[in-house]
Amino acid sequence: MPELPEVETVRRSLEQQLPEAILRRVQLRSRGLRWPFQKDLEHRLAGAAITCFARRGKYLLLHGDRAETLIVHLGMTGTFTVYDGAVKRPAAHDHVLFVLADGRTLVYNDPRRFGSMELVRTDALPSHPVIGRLGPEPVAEDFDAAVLAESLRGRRCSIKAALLNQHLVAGVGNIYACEALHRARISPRVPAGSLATRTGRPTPRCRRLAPAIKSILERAIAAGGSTLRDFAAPDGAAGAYPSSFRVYGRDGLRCRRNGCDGVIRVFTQQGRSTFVCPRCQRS
DNA sequence: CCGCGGGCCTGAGAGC
DNA sequence: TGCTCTCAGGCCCGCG
Repeated sequence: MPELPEVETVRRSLEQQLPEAILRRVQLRSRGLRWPFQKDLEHRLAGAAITCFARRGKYLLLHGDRAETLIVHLGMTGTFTVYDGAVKRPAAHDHVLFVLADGRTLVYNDPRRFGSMELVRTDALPSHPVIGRLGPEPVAEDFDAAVLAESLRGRRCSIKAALLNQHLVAGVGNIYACEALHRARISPRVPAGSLATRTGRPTPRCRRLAPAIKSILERAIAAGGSTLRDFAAPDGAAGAYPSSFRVYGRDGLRCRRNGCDGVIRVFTQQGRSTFVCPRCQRS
């Protein structure tokens, strides 16, 4: 479910709803998510205050006092929900209950358990094996064609696969990779390295793609993300961005680009569905 | 190191 | 109604 815009939507909602969250206690209700929970997680979080809700790529970073940070990944089906008062009867797949000092409860639910939670020392984040190796942040001020070109240089995989590689660009998933490539009029099949640089300058396609990625992600954030089935913000709001999809999930429908009468097609790359307009994404 | 395919889980929806 | 099959926004791991 959650790509960068959905994670950012969750981050903003948590920041707004829990500006001064103090964790009275934390209750784990299963053995773990993608991996078993750290043995001392409940103990280390009890009594901690969350001082800042941050994000890196698709990862939420809950910075606490005590110089520790909870790294959270929502996997495919992870959601946070803020409940008023105590949760007496947790629902199916409610794996973590954060009981807050003000009496409310923040609940992490994840049916497929592809998500993850790890508590680390905050000063160790830059050298974390996953966080430390993430590619550039595509919605950052300084993300541009030159930065993207550097990520793509020498890559022999397709541009679609490159966009899904979190080491090259952090936060883009299957939906927004398809949408960004369509916006930039680039075929998902072209070799990533061929977009990088020519005579020392980012190629025209690269100069279209970098702003296209940023634009798509920013528009999706503004819409509260994309709810396909089960995504919702912690306040329960669904994401409205699917009404803006130009290719994703539109197999057999008309291309939505002005003046293009192509028909959207779907095919498989690296085991993932790629949606493309063969007419306006030719090279 | 790189690229690819399988695997991890559960639930929804389609087809019979 | 109920069964089986396929597929889904994610990432990790092992293989060549």
